[in-house]
Amino acid sequence: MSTHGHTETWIERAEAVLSAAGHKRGGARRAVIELLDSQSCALTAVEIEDALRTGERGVSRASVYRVLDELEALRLVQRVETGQAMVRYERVCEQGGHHHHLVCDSCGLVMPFSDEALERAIDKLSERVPLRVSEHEIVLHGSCHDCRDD
Amino acid sequence: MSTHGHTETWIERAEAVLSAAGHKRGGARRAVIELLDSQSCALTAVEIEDALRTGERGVSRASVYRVLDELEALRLVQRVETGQAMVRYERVCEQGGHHHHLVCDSCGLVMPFSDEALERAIDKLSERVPLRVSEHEIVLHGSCHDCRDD
DNA sequence: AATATCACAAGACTGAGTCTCATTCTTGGT
DNA sequence: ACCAAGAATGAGACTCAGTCTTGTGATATT
Ligand SMILES: [Zn+2]
Ligand SMILES: [Zn+2]
Ligand SMILES: [Zn+2]
Ligand SMILES: [Zn+2]
Repeated sequence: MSTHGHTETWIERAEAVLSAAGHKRGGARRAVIELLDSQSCALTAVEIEDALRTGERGVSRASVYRVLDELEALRLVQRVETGQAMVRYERVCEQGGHHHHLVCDSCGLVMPFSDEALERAIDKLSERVPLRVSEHEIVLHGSCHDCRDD
Repeated sequence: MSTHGHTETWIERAEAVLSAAGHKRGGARRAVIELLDSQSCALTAVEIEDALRTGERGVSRASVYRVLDELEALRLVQRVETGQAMVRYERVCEQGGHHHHLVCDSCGLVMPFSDEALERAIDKLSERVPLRVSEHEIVLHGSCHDCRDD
């Protein structure tokens, strides 16, 4: 009944990485992790706080930010800078989940997209540049279908 | 002695665009424009406010933000989201000045770079995507040469 | 010069994000 | 099962980049 990791979920990987990093368990972190796992794209810290307060397990603001920082440091979640007021966070999936974002500057809509040529360009570029590139997150701005006309 | 625009500086273009958009002149806007023109890469609003206060012409905080918003709306300046606390702004040059940014997450260093393959990938991509793409600004994160080792 | 309108300064205000510290929970050892 | 060390958490004060308001000064047009 055991596996060798190929079917490991993000939650399982997160728990394992946290444990290996010396963290104990806790209800607040668990609640944040479960919420992030249920989302396919990015949430703001305030959205997370509100969703959790409304839901089963409320989590204080300090804990939301602390947990997000811990998860980011362990590369389990990634910041998404949409240029809107608040930073967004989403889980980092190893198999296939990698994507970037389109942001409508009129209505604030955030959409994921992925592009193989773009990934190749970034990979090549990363080798020639005076920086050891860790993560990359591309955000393209424009007007969505509903907001055409300025 | 007159030209047909090929040697138009960014300041000249900014004044022309502002005038065409119905703006009157003013000392605060002029001071912000001159400071931005003297920089080749991005500044934060607070850096702009401080530089102007120290320099010849102080400009109030409200004016700095208002002018930056006006210039951004007219595509004369561009936001740069470095993922640091503050948003940065830089002038948009038409001939050759186009570049993106590398950010060292350890020390905060911001470096410009440009890459032709990346530009091509983004141009192609922009056609297939459910968004009319206006501007693009890529930020790659990592560790700079002085900060290698985590 | 008078008028209308925009540009500006000063500062109060907002709210996302940070920090502190007392309390509660985990966990490994007894 | 019990205990102690140390991690996790909650509550709220605090910071400060960015916004908003309002009264004053500059500009262009007639
Ligand atoms: Zn996403
Ligand atoms: Zn839209
Ligand atoms: Zn730049
Ligand atoms: Zn560095």
